[in-house]
Amino acid sequence: MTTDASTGNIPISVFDLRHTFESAQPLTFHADYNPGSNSILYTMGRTIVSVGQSGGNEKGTLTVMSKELGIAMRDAVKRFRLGDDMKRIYRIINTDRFTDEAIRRYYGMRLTVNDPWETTLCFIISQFNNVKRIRKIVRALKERYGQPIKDNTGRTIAHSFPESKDLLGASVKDLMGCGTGFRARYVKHAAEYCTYNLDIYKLNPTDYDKLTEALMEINGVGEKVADCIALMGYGNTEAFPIDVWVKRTMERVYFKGRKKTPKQLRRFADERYGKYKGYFQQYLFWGGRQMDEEVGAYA
DNA sequence: ACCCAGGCGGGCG
DNA sequence: CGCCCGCATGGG
Repeated sequence: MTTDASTGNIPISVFDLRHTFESAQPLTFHADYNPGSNSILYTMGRTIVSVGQSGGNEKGTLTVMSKELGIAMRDAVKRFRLGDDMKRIYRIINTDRFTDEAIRRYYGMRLTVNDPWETTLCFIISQFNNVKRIRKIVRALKERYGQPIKDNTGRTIAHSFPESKDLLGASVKDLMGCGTGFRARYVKHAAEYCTYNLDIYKLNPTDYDKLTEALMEINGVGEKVADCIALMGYGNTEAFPIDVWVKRTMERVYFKGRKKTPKQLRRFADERYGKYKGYFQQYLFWGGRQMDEEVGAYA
C-alpha cells in the first residue's frame, strides 16, 4: 500500500473476509489475499484499495485503506453487503441439515456486489472453466489491457480492470493469447456491445427479468452467466445461478440423487427461499463444492 | 491417457 | 421446447 493512503474503520457483524474472498466471486478472480493480515488488495477503477478484517466474525472491524477513502468506504459497504442482516438471512435459508452445516462452516461468508462490467467479463470467462484458470485469465487481461497504476515514484504497482473500451483493440487471437480459449470471441463481442450498444451501468438492478434479458443479448452470456451477473454484479438476490456444483449438490441433498432440470431446481429454490435464493445458492455452491465427498451424509 | 471445470451457441427434431 | 454437439486450456 502506498504511504499517502488514509484509513477508515467500519464495524461489522457476522462477516468473514476469508470465506467471502475464497468463495469464487469476482474479487477472487483478480484481487490478492494476504492470509497473514487477513486482508485483500483490489482495484476499484484506477484506485487501489486494501480491506482487512480484525476482531472476529461475530463482531469485528473492517479496515479500509485507500487514497480515495470516502469512495472506497462507501464501495466496501455495498461490495460486502454490510447492510444485510445475516442472522435473519440464515433463519430464512437454514431449512435443512446441509445448509445448517454449510452455514456453520462458512459462517459470515457474504455475497459480494462487484462492478457490473467486471462481473460480466469474469463470468463470460468462467464458462466451462475452473476457478484457478479463470483467475489466471482475468489477471492476464488486467495486465495486458488495464491501465497501469503507479506509485509516487512512478513505478507500476498494479493494473486496473480493463473497461470495455480498453479491449476494443484486441483481436480474437490477442485475447486467446491471454488464455481465454474459445471464449475469446465472446469477450470481443462483449467489449464491442458494451461500448457501443448497451450501457450496462444503466440497467435496473431490481428488475430481474429485464436485467437478465438485456444481459443475455451479449454473446457468451446465457441463463447461468446472466444469473451470476445479476447476483454478483447487481446484487439481485432473486437470481439463482445453477452451475454443475449447485445442480449436483441439490440432486444429492434434496432429490435422492435423481436428475433434475435447471427449471425444476430453480422452482424448488424459489418456493423455499423466494428473493433470498441467491444467498442460499452461495452456501449451496461453496458448501457443496468444498464438502463434495460428505454431501451424501446430509441428504 | 482420460476426465473435469461457476456453459453457451447453433443445429436438429 | 428439449436434446446433442463442439469448443480451448490446464490441472488432477
